Amino acid sequence: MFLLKVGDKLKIPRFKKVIPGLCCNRFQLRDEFESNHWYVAQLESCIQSKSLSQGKIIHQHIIKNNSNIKDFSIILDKLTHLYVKCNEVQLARQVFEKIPNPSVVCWNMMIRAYAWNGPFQQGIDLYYKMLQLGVTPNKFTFPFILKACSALQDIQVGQEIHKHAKQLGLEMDVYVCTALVDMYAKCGDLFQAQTLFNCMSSRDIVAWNAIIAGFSLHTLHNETMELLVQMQQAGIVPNSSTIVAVLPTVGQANALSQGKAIHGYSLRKMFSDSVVVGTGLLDMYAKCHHLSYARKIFDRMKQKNEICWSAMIGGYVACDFMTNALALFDEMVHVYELNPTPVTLASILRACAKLTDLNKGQSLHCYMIKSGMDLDTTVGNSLISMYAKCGMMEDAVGFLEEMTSKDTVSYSGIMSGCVQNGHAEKALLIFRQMQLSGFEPDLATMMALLPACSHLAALQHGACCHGYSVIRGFTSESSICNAIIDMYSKCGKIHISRKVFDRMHKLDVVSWNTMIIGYGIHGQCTEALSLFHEFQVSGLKPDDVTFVAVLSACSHSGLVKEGKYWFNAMNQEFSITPRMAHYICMVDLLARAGNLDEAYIFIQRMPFKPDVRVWSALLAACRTHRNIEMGEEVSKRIQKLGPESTGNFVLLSNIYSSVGRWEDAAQIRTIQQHQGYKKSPGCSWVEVSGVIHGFIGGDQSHPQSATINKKLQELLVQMKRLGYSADSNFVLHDVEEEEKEQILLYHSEKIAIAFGLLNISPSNPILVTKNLRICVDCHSAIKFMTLITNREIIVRDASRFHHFKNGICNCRDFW
DNA sequence: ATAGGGTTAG
Repeated sequence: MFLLKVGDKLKIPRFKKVIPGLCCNRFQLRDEFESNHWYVAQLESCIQSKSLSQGKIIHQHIIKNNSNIKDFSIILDKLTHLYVKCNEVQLARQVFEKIPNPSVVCWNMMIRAYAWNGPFQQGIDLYYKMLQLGVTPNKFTFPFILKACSALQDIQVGQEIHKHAKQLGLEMDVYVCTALVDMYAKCGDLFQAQTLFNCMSSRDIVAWNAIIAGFSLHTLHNETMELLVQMQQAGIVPNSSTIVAVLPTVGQANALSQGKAIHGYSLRKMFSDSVVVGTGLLDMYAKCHHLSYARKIFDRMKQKNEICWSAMIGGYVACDFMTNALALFDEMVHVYELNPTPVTLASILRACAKLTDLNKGQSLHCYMIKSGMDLDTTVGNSLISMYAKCGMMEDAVGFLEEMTSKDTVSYSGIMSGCVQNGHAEKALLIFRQMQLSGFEPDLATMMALLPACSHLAALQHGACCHGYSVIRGFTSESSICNAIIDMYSKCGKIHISRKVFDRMHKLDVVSWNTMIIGYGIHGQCTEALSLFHEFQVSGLKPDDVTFVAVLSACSHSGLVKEGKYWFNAMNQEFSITPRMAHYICMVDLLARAGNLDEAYIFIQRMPFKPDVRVWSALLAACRTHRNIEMGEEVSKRIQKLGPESTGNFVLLSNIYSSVGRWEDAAQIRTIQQHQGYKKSPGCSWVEVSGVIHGFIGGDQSHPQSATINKKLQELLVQMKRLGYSADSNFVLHDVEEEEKEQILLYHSEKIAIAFGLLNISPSNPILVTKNLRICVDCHSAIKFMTLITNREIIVRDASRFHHFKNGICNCRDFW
């Protein structure tokens, strides 16, 4: 017959426990019929009491005794039933395979086993095998097989099975129809689900719960609540399953008062003692950012399982209460000695990522390996993101390569990590790798690719992502549209950003912020402020980022009065406490406009200790306004705090050279080198036909270098004719004018522009991106270049866009 | 009932 993987030894006397009074030696003498009968009785008893080990012993006995058994079907049928009942699906299947002609009941049983515990595809395969063998499904078959379809989100198979049910006249059976509603709802065809639901002659609570759960699952909050009302109007009283189905969408919609009402209802109906309802309520409060309520529910729960612990931990992580999350995790593991589930681990890894706590993250990685959870895709993806956020890209990539169950999210985690760590170009390479491995790009992929395009100002790649997102239907998501808006804005196409923005179905805070920021960096302060006004009447609330956007827009355009007004208003009218970022904006705003003393006083009056970036903003303005005394003073303060970036050395050095104090300038550079800070080289790049060409200062390595040089020399002659003279303030060495002119001519942005002039069709503007701020000489040179070539040149530097046209820049030389 | 990636600013 077949092999059985059982450890139990055959202990005949134990049979006595099953049917007391039955003697073994008498049993051995039984004839065929009686022995069959006896096995069946024994197995039925095991099924009832769910006794797996007893069943296995009987199973062994059957194998041993098989010469005495003629009709196996009924015995194997019972045995299958027993294994299914004891969740031993594989064993059940092995036995099932031996049944010569399984009855439809037996087929149903086996399909049900797969539909409940997976693998779901096996259930579907089994269904088709059953049809092939000529067995007709009955009304019990459909609910099971349809459940497998929903689990797999396989609407095509679901539709086919729907047809079968129709052919058999079972479509309108309450159970079958409810199962169809459930399947269509879970697979996303809510229209079909509702159509069927409306056709039902009598809708019981299960049918109502199915349609409600479907709408809730697809985060259609209003529709879900509307159905809940209709259900009650139809005289059906919501039960705990209804509540459990509704709660997630309430949380998602932040509908706190509705959530509270449901909480009250659950209390009156005594539902809230159930772990499942309790967890649902807890999660709802956490999603509404009411952690204290969530915690109260958690603390009062009589019986807790891993799921409620995970929900509470996840709530803390989502609301940025990492310390509480970590403390609760420790308590769960060490005090209550519960084993973390993959869900717990994913949440706690996210906490480590947010805290950039590499140590803790690494120890969790060890735990993952020991427990085998490193094989779980979700946990693995969280680990990748943790490593990426901690700047450990090699570890992240290393893990990805070892991963056996990687998916598109794994790749997008790596790609986002590349962008976050300043290697956007690597993200594109990883994307290629992913495609070569046979993964189809999805929404997650686009969410990683678009920011990479934004960083690189890779318009053609970005536009390609946009098109793909439209075709695949991703643009129904606000998050994708926000990423697209940002991409166009960073690629110099602010008007396209606005078009996308105007066509969006549902704007969120990020959409408004992204658009306002876009106008800000393009120097379109009027548009930024008028959009900000629209935002305020839109019904959504501006957040802290909105004010960073508004203040920096004011700063870029020198609107000191407006900036001051909004800085005060954010505190008083919007109850948003200014953070460091807001103070940086204000210092920048005041100092850039020339109010250096006011900026200095403003810093001293800050309610917390200013960081390096605050002082750097002031130092940058000291450079622009050539205030050496303050520059030196500010420099000293920065030195005390630790310069953090080379930019500050460069600024001070430039302040000295701008007034001809070459020795001082040189000395600063020497200190910089002694302290081990290398100046990050200026780098500019330009996209031509989807290929990004990068240049560093003095770069001669490009294949077209000779032509580029020729173009630059040509331009220099023409520029000088129009009155250009090299602004050598920032050339370090005290060298001859002509030599300075040549050094300046090979600044990376000029090389990139020359390359663009040679390779980009005259009807298109040239967009050059630079990693640092644009230099003063380049800024004036480019104005001349637009006059000579009659071309539009756009430069995106580290802080904003410069639109050069007809000899002027829209920043009005104020940056 | 709980979970992965991702959009804005500094």
